Amino acid sequence: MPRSQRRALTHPEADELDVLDILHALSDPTRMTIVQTLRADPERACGTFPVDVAPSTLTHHFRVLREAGVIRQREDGNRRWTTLRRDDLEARFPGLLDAVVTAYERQASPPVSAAGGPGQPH
Amino acid sequence: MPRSQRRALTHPEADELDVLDILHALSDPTRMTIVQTLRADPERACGTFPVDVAPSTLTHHFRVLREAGVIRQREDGNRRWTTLRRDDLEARFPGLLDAVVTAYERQASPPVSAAGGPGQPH
DNA sequence: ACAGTTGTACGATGGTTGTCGAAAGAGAGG
DNA sequence: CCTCTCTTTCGACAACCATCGTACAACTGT
Repeated sequence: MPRSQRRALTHPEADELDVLDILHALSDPTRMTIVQTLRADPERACGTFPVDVAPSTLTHHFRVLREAGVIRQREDGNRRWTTLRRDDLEARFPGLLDAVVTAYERQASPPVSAAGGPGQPH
Repeated sequence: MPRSQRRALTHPEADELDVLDILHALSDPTRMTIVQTLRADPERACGTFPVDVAPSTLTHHFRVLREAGVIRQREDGNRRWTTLRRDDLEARFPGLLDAVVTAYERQASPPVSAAGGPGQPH
């Protein structure tokens, strides 16, 4: 009996995605870091994300992202693997995920082209 | 003495915009309606938005949008005019606003191309 | 000066959210 | 069977948020 029996691990259908739920899910630094990490690596286990919160808090953030339809989670033995629902998001809201994550990455490491050089990030 | 003396009506600079603040500001239906309306009409007075909330609630939403850098407000006599900060947003986060509002409009009125015809929105 | 319009400030309230610790479930491996 | 690892659930808590009513301030027109 797989571990998913414990809770149904519900995912919304692709045509049920709500853009306001998605924006809310992405408006948190921890969750945005999760999404950003998943854009680079296609699939990761829960415990391998570069975030600094308690495990129970991480579970909460995964649930918010999953119920908003941003990520998909599957079980494999003891691990829970997480993927980004890129195709579903792209089909329903073209360009949205790219625009948001690109904006976040641009903000996190601003372009060095500006005057004054890189300096120290404030 | 203009009305703006009462409260400073602070706007963040273009290079201070935080994408997480912006996403949070846009993750509310009332505020998204305000932004959507401003994309069609360049400038509107506060009381002319097609939203159904109390005036004090509307003031709150305008403040959230303004402090996130999404809108700009200026005073003219008794009215407070609101504009979208399209250029500032585009300069800092290219394509973000368009992607978000387009996604919202697509969701609000889904394409009729799907099988089964328009039907009644659930 | 007076009343009407427009929008804000304040306080309250019920709901949501991010955070954590403690306890427990499910699987892997000895 | 026992232990270890990974992740979840539960309960709690402080902070935040959307909403409203009431009172008020600034401007407009008469």
